[in-house]
Amino acid sequence: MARPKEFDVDEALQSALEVFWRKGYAATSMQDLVAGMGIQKASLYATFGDKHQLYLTALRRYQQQTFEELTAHLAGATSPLRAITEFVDEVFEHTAKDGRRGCLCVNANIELAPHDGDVAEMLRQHHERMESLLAATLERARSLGEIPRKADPRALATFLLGIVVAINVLGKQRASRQQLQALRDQAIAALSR
Amino acid sequence: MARPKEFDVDEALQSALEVFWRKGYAATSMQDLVAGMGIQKASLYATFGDKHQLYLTALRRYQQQTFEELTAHLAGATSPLRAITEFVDEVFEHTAKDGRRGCLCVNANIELAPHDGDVAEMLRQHHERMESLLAATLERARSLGEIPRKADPRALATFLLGIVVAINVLGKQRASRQQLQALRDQAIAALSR
DNA sequence: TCCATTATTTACCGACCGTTCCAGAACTAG
DNA sequence: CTAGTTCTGGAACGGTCGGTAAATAATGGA
Repeated sequence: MARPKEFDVDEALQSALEVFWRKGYAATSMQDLVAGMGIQKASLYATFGDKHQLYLTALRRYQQQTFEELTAHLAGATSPLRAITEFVDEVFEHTAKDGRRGCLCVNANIELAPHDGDVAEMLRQHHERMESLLAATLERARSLGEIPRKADPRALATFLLGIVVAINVLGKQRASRQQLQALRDQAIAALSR
Repeated sequence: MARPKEFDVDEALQSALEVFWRKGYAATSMQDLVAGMGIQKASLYATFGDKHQLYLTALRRYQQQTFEELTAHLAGATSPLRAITEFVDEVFEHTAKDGRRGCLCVNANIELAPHDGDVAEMLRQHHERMESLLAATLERARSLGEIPRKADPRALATFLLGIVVAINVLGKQRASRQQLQALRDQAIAALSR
């Protein structure tokens, strides 16, 4: 019915996501995006709307990806506790190796949430979903006797995510491995009491 | 020997600090600064150099202030443990009340540290000093028998600062009081383990 | 084949960016 | 008072910002 796009919309969006991830929102110019996405400016505007809309779309994509990843890892795990430990460890190892990019949600949280209601709302919802997933998994761990009966799954989930956030922040100043490990260790330790 | 400045340099710097704190680095224009500081552009450049230098100066000031505050609170406290608990509680309460501004260091960490060596270095040093101060206070608490003998002051200090960071980040998305409290509670709980 | 539709290209827009310059005002030392 | 110095106010700089308009190219359906 008409001329088809010459670029892959999904690929372009992924590229935009990575540019925003690396440089932040305000510091990313449309030129940066155009260069990173490998398309023309007008195509960008026609396909994704303006800078802000594109950012929201990219952020949404990131949230879907991370939520699906975590779900895949936790849902149906034989040992919920081990799955959670592995999750924390993976964040730790990944950040210790190179944490400069951090987590796009944490970045958005700092840079945009206070002044951008759309972003703030998206971040709150995503955080809620991640926390609920962790809490449900901890609940499972508790019923299997992997963590103490008196443990509070919800509070523990909040705490674990908090540690993950802290690791992501400190990774950005290239904190020492010991520092990151101290955070990881406290997270793990909290699971057994 | 010549015409004196018509504005208070310290006041102007404090105003600049608050503008950067509220809006971030990239999203703050020189016009924003000029308006917030109540001085002319040329005066700004003559006194503080360019935008980046001004930011570094403001950040340095913030770090000095926060370090001095914490020192005043912890040094010579009769009960080191209670002083530390109060510190965490104050961060918690302050953030729960209105956490939109967050902590300038955390903000700088996310927005600038990965791409700005000067900022990254300042942040690492400041973090080190804060952590050492906490560790020394925890050491004192341990020798007073306020925390278990087997506690590791350094790791605990890293952990406490990590929780403070997490509280500051989550505060920016207007997280619920319960969520912030879960973080606070885990921090306090870790002290008696 | 030709039309309707959509994508791409190119050029351009006014606004604002960080920064500099300069004329003149305000001060002090002599 | 004068000379010398520094600060102030404001205009102006070139460059880049986010965003758009118009012309051209490519497609599928009739």
